[in-house]
Amino acid sequence: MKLNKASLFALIAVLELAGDTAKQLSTTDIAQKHGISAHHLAKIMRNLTHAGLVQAVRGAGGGYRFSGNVRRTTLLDVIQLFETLESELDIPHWGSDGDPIIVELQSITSEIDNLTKAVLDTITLATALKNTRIRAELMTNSA
Amino acid sequence: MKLNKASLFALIAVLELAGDTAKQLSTTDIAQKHGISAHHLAKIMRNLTHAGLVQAVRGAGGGYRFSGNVRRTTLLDVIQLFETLESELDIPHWGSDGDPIIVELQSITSEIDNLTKAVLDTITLATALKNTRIRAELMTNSA
DNA sequence: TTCAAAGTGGTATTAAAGTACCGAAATATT
DNA sequence: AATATTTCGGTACTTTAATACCACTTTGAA
Repeated sequence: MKLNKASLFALIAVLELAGDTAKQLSTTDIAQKHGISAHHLAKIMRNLTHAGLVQAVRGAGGGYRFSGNVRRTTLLDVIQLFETLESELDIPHWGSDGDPIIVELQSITSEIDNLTKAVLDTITLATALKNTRIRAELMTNSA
Repeated sequence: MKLNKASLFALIAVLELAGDTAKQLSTTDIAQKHGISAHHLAKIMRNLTHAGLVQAVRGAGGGYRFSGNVRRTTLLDVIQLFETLESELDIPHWGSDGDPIIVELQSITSEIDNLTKAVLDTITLATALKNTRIRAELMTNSA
């Protein structure tokens, strides 16, 4: 499960904003808090806006706020905006002749894809946030 | 499940050779049969040799033959020679400060990794070959 | 009007993967 | 013994995708 940075940054931002739906944060706020590239994040935030997951507030004092359903949107919903998760064992010029070995490998990898997607689709933002809160508490207690 | 070509080629070659353990094929034989780059495959075959999965026969008329256990070696055994399957959400300079969001994402992706590995580890070469034979038969019957 | 923020488009840099090539060693055939 | 075939090891080139960066525009609040 190698997430590209786009998906990763998107998940970070979405979880950050979804953690408190009243909060409004600029890209630089989020980027600094998590130590990631503000420039890169900016582009990603636009995608999230178009997808309707966050709402952009322009102008001075603006930023982003979460505008989705925390208990309905899953990690898969976020990730799929930035990568396909499909197998694509691209061997250029066939698929045409149906090499049985390739077909078998295709079938296996796509089965794994489905499994992966199923897992990601059962984890809502609310679920993930609950875990992060538990972790956060554990940290402050031990400190 | 995006396999890089190295893993993919390795799987093709191993399944090809394991399909008939008496068979001895040169890299160009295998490459031509499946329409893949012979150069690239050559390197991969060396790795497979070192890993003990295939045996190299040098000289004229030489080639490779399978030298593993068809019912014991799994797809995971082959794939792991060429890629790691670990998550590595590499955010450069921490992990140190234990950002709860990142930690949660780490935990999720590594859970998926384990699932993926588990699946690949239950599929032996024998299992995969059985399926390819079934497919091959279906094709000849329908033709 | 000024300033801070998002929005847009384009370019540059980097990293990884894939591909190609070469010379050398081994060995089977003639 | 000579020759052809094939693996072996290493190296260099090409291609592609990901990532980072920059300049400019638009918007809205103070």
